[in-house]
Amino acid sequence: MPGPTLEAGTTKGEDMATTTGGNSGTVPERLLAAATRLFAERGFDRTSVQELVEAAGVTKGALYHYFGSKDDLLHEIYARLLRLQQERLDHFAALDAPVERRLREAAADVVVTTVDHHEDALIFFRSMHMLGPEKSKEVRAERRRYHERFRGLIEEGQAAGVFSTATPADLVVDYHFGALHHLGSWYRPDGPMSAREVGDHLAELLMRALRP
Amino acid sequence: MPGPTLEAGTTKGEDMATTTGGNSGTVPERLLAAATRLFAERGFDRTSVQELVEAAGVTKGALYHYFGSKDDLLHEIYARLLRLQQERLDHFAALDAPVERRLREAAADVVVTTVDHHEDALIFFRSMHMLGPEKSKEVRAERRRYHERFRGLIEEGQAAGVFSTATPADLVVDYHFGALHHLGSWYRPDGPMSAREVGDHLAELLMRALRP
DNA sequence: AGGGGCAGACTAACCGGTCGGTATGCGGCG
DNA sequence: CGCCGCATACCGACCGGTTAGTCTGCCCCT
Repeated sequence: MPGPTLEAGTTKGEDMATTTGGNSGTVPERLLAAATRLFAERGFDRTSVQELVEAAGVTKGALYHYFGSKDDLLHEIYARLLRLQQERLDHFAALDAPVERRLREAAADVVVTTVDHHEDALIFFRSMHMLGPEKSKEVRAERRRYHERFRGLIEEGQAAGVFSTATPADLVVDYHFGALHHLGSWYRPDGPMSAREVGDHLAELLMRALRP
Repeated sequence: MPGPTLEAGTTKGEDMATTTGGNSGTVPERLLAAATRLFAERGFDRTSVQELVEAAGVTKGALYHYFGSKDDLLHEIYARLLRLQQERLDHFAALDAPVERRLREAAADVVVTTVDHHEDALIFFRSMHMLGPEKSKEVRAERRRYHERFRGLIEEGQAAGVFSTATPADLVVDYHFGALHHLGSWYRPDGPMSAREVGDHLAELLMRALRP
């Protein structure tokens, strides 16, 4: 099980622009991009490896050279999104500002990044349970850390008396994340609202619900 | 395309208790029950028709006698849940009470029924997109009616001045339904909270978010 | 001249769905 | 009353097509 070699490719960089006639970027990148698009479009199980490699402009040999299995691709998509969101949450949580603002900005930001990567998010919520048990546990653990970090902000505000304690912080987090989860089902990038607007609205709802 | 004959069985009724050695109930009921369990457990695509019929104690012939396709089973599971929820929402919306109470009770109730039928709900949210285009449109239309009914309650309250208009009613509905959607991912019936408690909490969050 | 990076034919296991066949019960007819 | 004819309920072998994953080997770069 070789694990994905994301940073691979031509060691020097891409000296040639669009290479083979497929797309641009290194082969693992192209595979990942094609997988993201197809998994979001038709679902994991309904995307055959053959379709996948054709979309990426390579063959199965290339795929199994860089990835251990089809599941591996899925896992890598998750890991990428989780890394990004964890990073951003850490950033907002560490700001030097009152809890209310830190929470509000974090809540709005996670909406924006979810919208910006709506394909990844869709895959995440729809196909997470299709991972093997070990990888699934790994993802869930990572997800839990994120959840706890977020909950920490709410508990901090509750302890400081600026948030209501009427509802357990856990539930509030799940409430907000539920909206995220659902987002991919109704939000259309070409709709009337920008990602930022939706984020602000949802953050506003969260803050209102927490008002003492 | 014969359509499911749900009310079938021995014309007279079940004069013998547990019949063949499989389970109880008529054959279509058993198939539906097995499908619900397996689809929720492994997902639609990962449940083979063979496994399904074995779990129901019949053979493929029986399945295709009552249902037109595997998709038909999925569709029937959706229709069952949608019918139930629509019914209950209609009930609460028609109550003779102030909007605030009607909305709160409807919001809490939909949580309870979602929890009570968490397998159906899980299937609904995870596998809806796997339906063929015609059936998918049908389900979505039904779902939309539900959504609009719910939104109507909020708009009524906004017009009456008892709910805030800071957030568009549409978004509020999606926010609440998002939580429902997500529910199946974290709620465990054997956990510390009863369905009723969760429902009350989530309804409370909704009402607080709508407070002017 | 050796090895990484890939191509592409191949395989064994399934898949959903079909179809001819059988068992059982019932209504009507002689 | 007996029996025929047919409909319903179900069985299970079978089919064409698809699947994830493997393997051998070529090609080019170093």
